Amino acid sequence: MTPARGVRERARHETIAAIKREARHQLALEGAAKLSLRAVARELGLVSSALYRYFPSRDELLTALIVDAYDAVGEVAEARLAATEGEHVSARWLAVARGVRHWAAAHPHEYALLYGTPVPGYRAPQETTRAASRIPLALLAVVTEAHTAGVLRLPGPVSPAAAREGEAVAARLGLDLPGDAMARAAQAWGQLFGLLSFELFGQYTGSFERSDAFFDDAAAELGRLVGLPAPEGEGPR
Amino acid sequence: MTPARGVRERARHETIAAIKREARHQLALEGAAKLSLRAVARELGLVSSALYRYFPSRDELLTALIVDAYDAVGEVAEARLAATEGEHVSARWLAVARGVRHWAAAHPHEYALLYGTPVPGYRAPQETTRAASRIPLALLAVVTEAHTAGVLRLPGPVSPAAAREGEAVAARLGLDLPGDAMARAAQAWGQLFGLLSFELFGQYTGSFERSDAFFDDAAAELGRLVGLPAPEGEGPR
DNA sequence: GTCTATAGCCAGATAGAC
DNA sequence: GTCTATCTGGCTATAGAC
Repeated sequence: MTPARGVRERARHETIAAIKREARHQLALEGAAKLSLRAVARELGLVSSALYRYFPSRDELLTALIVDAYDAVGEVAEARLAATEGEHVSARWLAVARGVRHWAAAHPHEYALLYGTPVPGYRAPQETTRAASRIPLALLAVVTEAHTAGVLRLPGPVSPAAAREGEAVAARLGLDLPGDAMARAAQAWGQLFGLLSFELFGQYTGSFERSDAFFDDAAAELGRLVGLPAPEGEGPR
Repeated sequence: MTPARGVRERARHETIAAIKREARHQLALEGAAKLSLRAVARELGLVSSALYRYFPSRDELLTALIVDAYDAVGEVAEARLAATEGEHVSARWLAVARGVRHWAAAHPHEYALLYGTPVPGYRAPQETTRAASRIPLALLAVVTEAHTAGVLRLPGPVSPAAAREGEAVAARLGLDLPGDAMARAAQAWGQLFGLLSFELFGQYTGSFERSDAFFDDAAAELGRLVGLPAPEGEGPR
């Protein structure tokens, strides 16, 4: 790679970064459904056709934003995991949950892009799934750790049909996790994001909005739902 | 009301119904953010300005769709309550949850309008809250019934801060429900819709999508989270 | 890599005829 | 209550000059 090439490559990546930055801004203003290359170009002082050198279509730009956002929140989750290595599994679970909520609160429009209404007419390409799976894999890492340590205890039986489906999913993911635990973990994953969506999308407006206590309490209880032991200092119940 | 007036009023209501029907169709095609009076008019064989006799703006049409959808799913929930009067509280809880899921699966775009990403630039007027509260009130009716019968037993303690917030909310709603139970019920409400959103918005694609067993199992466990007794036939645990 | 120009669309909202 | 006409703006995408 010649120096000249390196410079050009760098300039190109900086332009791409600027486009995505402005596109994220547009996301907040108009929403993903109305994301327009023209508006982005206008704000950047460019003409719309110039952007086609960087993104061949609006949908490709959207895909880049989605992958970036999944990676950003996934990195937060993984960082929380790394920062709590060796701690009690329940503490790790809560740390991941809080990390996701913290990111979501700071980036509500990107959260909506990932977990809100799908953009009509847009089909997420296969390449988004790797980034999307980082959060569930982080949560499953905690559950698997508890299972491997022999301390995973589901608070109640899972229906046989759901456990069977969980078994298939765990096998496909290559996880050493019983089907019932896998099913409960998937439920807890969806339920966790239900709390976030309600908070961010306004369903809790006027009642439990923006309450750390409310969320932490729910997230901790979800940890118990998936079979994690009670945190240290709390007796069994 | 003269007969002539009655006829005109009826024609007006039929036109309004046709507009809303077509608008719901547009919702499915383009999404709420792009709902356009022009497209609705075009499909109805009208010119766009004609619609302004019925809805003064795009947002008013959106509000009507939102209220209608909240009422539709609220009616389903209340019908499930009415149909299970006298049955075990856990069965009633599950019946309401299943009813909501059934409606959501049949009307995914209206579900998205209510529980998905808020429409950018649209502010829901106060009048939507009455209809929006029908679902949580139906769920709370089950929990309150159990509490009144003296059979409500939370599976674990709620954090004091969350319980305090729950107490305030219960007081505001005029419900005879302890703060900790109110908090758990609100959590379960959000968690229930988290399962639905994940299912409808595609997060479960490839794993637990469209699984009755998975949802029923989760919904039943949520009933236990809010303190409902185990269904008849199952022993205590 | 950015520009102008263009084709072919779309929208919300209002004025005024009938 | 519906129409035509209009204003004012928006969009994706491409062709071809520089």
